[in-house]
Amino acid sequence: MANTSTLGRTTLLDRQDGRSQVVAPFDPSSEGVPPRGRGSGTLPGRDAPAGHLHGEVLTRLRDYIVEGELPAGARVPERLLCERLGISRTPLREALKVLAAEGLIDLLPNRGARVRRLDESELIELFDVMGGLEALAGRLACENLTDVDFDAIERLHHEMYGHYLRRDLHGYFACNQAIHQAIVTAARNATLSATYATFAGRVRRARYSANLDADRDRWGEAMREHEEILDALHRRAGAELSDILFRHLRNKYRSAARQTAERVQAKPVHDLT
Amino acid sequence: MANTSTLGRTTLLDRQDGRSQVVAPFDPSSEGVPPRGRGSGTLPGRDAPAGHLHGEVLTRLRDYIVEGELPAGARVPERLLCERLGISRTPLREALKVLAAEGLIDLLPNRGARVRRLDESELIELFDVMGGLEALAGRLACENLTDVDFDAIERLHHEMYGHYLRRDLHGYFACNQAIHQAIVTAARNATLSATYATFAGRVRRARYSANLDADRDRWGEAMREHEEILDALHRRAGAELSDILFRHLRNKYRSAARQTAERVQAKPVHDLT
DNA sequence: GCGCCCTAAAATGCATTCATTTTTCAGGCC
DNA sequence: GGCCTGAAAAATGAATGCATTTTAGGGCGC
Repeated sequence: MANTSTLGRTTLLDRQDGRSQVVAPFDPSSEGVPPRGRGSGTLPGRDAPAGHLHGEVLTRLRDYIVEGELPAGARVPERLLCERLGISRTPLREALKVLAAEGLIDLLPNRGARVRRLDESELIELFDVMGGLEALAGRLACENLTDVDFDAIERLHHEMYGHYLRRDLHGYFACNQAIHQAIVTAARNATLSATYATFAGRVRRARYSANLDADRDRWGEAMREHEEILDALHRRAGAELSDILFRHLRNKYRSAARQTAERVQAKPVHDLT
Repeated sequence: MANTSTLGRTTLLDRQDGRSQVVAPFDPSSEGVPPRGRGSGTLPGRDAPAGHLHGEVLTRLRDYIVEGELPAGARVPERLLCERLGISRTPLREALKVLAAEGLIDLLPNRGARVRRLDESELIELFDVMGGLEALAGRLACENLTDVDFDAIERLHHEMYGHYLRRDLHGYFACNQAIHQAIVTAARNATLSATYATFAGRVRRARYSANLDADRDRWGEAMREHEEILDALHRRAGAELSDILFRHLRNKYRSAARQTAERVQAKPVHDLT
């Protein structure tokens, strides 16, 4: 699917030390998009397809942050982004306000926006909230699950088990995520789904190395937990499933944290200010 | 504490039928605030104390919506609000974007903002999410609760019981809310607290008549549930408390819905489009 | 050399202005 | 009378401009 956006798509920053740096000097004629405003004639042809600049910018910035293109802790270069995206500051600033509300950036009064740094304590908090949301999803799913829903999840489960046996980490992850998402969807609560998606975005930024290959014990444990999940789901045991899911997330975090610790021990870094 | 705000404080709308209506013709010299901009000299003395217009406007609008001053379903009159608040459209629009992200208003492209209508199905969703968050809070509280924390909650509980015996609805509600808030606080998870606060705001709009006086059975049941809550908290039984809290919220909703239904039956309305 | 003060440049907050879209409503047609 | 048409009015989205604050340098004194 092609880029249907009005906005330019370029690398923004290169340095990770918090000092923003232009990758290449600004040249509107090369990378940017002709300004839409009053001066030049706004093209009438499918210009802003999805809708309005603000929403597009919002999506784009979210991606930049989640993908790490705007590094954590870095100041968000308002001016530069405007040039890169070929827009004025107004829609950008609107998007920044929303991102701040979502918890992705901090807005310092009169001192601009900074990409929120995800320290360990906040990551714990996020994982716990995710655990709480999944626990809720599990409970609601038990109330609303159709047999068709269950069959689909069961299929995913068995497929995932196959990946587990073959030690196919990639396939395993895909199925794993699909199962969790299916449970949330089966909860049939749009508010929950939206909230879950927001937090999933915030967690995804962490890019913790859930390298199950390096943690065979955890992989087996996770698989066993998923057996329990499927079983509880089958029995429509809401409270039980709720509990399993929360602990599942907790264990997932613990494994990730353990690995992070090991990596830090092996090669100490100063990233965790 | 007085109104430390820059912004005027006036009634905005009077009609509840979705058509916004000016209460009184606009007259900057009477109700409004002198424009801050370049034209008139911006007062140097403590003008915007808390901080920046955007944040203040945001808080103010949230209040307007939660308090019902901006009725559900009504269009948000951008121009009028600007005049009333004595600001330009820029900060207002920024605030609207954030409110939309919070789920309080809908933003229709090119067609302005409307206060989100809270229909029954969404109220169910919100209650369930609140239940899930409280369930999480209970679980975490059990992990982190100090004896001092517990004692404080126990005191609140007994105070609430006193109100219950005396059929003091007001005092009961106050204690009830304080207990639930204390549990969330005891979870010691700032992310959870913030999320909880957001949803609490959204639910508060509903102003469902949780008239326990008219539902004695529920009141007794609620009190019994709170006994269980306190007991589970005392035993630090996280999973159990989690379950109780979710069901507690469910029952609370059911009671509210039952009363709403009775009221509708008594006096049918067409508000629930 | 190091820190402080002062000035210039940049960034930020908000107001204002411009271009478009939507809405309103008067007039004409059926 | 009701309904469509279309132009004027209002509302919206975004750009630009101005005032203020913050930041970056540079000169000065210690």
